[in-house]
Amino acid sequence: MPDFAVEKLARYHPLTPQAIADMKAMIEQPVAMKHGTEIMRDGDDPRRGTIFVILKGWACRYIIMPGGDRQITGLLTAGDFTDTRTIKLAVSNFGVMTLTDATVARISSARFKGVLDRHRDLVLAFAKAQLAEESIMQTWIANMARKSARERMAHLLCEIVSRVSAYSEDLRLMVKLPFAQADLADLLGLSPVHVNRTIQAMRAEGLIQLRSKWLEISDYNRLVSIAEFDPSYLHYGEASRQPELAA
Amino acid sequence: MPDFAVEKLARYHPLTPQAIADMKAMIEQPVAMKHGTEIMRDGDDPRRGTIFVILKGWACRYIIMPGGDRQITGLLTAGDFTDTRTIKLAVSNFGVMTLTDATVARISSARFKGVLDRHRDLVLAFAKAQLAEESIMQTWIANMARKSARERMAHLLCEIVSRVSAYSEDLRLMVKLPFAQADLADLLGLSPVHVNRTIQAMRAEGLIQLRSKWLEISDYNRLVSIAEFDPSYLHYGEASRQPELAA
DNA sequence: CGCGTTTTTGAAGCCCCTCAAGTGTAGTGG
DNA sequence: CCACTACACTTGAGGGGCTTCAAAAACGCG
Repeated sequence: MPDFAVEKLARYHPLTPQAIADMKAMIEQPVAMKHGTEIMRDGDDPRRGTIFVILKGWACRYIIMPGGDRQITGLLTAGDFTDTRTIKLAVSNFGVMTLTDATVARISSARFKGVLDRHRDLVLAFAKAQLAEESIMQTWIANMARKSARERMAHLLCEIVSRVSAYSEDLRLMVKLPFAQADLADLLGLSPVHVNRTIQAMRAEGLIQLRSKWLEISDYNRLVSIAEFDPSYLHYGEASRQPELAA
Repeated sequence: MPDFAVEKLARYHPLTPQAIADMKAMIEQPVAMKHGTEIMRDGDDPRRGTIFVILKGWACRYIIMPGGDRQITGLLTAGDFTDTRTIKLAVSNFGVMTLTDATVARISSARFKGVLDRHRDLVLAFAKAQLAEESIMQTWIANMARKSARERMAHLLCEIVSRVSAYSEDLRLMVKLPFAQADLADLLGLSPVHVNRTIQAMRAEGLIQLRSKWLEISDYNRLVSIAEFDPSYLHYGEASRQPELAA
């Protein structure tokens, strides 16, 4: 379990070493989960006193549509938390599940709140991470509404490499990505058949390799231009832009 | 300007009369805006110390796509705030503009924070309203990704009548709705032409009337069943479901 | 090596798009 | 009061992107 999971928060707001240490101390009993494991069930009373952090692998938020289709509404990877709010609504209309084999840690809300009480910088970092997530949701709405399958696929792949590269200075263009094409279909709102054809077209153009659980971006610049990908919506590097209170 | 704008918050968390009074005192200098007026510009440095509340009419969050299309990512109506966070990110990737002629009030963040400091119930109410908004965003992602034009239109109209009815016990099935069909297209991610044909089909079936700035739902039950509309994602009535801290 | 899952391929069809033109409708000024 | 303008709505035609259904090929795991 990479102990750098927590450091990702520092991309949103600078953290003191003590805050980082206290966060790490809070993350205990990591659990290995198989792909497809429910972390939080939709409809569950969400007031159970536990939050989760992904240490390794991928998870997603999802909604089950009345017809039974699963639509994925957000991605979670190493360093992402399922929920960082101190309050919850009585019911939740989405679930969280692993997309790949993953390592996930439970955190008691009580301890979490205790740490937040001692570290104002952590409160700010989590708040900004939350704002960034809302920005991502808005971008997803716009992409689903307006972009073609090819553009959405390109955009998703750009987002993926950006997010796995959150810890490093430069982009990792070859990443482990054991998603089934059916998962990509649920991410993009497409049929699995069309996902397949879209990937094949991109492979044939020499844009990407995407086989046997690995993604390799062969021509990142062209992928960016197809996707019209502007990484500012991820709000990485927020910490370096003179963080400050509003007003 | 309806002074019940603030009361909407009480749907998320019970508020003391003093909290409501202090909120109302904070809302000063309402401004009448024509439809299509920018309230916050995307890309603007959002750290200006002002938030806005809609008192009358409709506004929206939107993203301008690289091609120039506008995609609306969220609706705001009477009682909705543009931003209730105490912190902001360095840049914003969306804007807020009026969709109809509207009355909007400015609130200084400093005063806003002062009121929050005195009323814990308001902090909880705003936090829950924020969670509800995220729930709406996820529902929009799923709808854009998976529903047909007809289903999306039906769902949007159901959401609209639910949201204008936030103050009353029962649903208002006839509401003023001066949206152009082009606005509906930007809301639904459709072409204006197809919005027109979709509306016409619904009119012909006796589902709705939607003309000259008024919407009337003629057969709400059938509209709900077409949309597969489950209002729980709006999280109204949250306040009556034993509000409580997590953990 | 065998079996379940995933990926690939083909065919047919519908949903929604774009382009383009025509019909209202509201507001303005002569 | 009517002509004029600007804009919103409506209608038609044609095309393409994505879907569904169905089946074959390839992969991966015991």
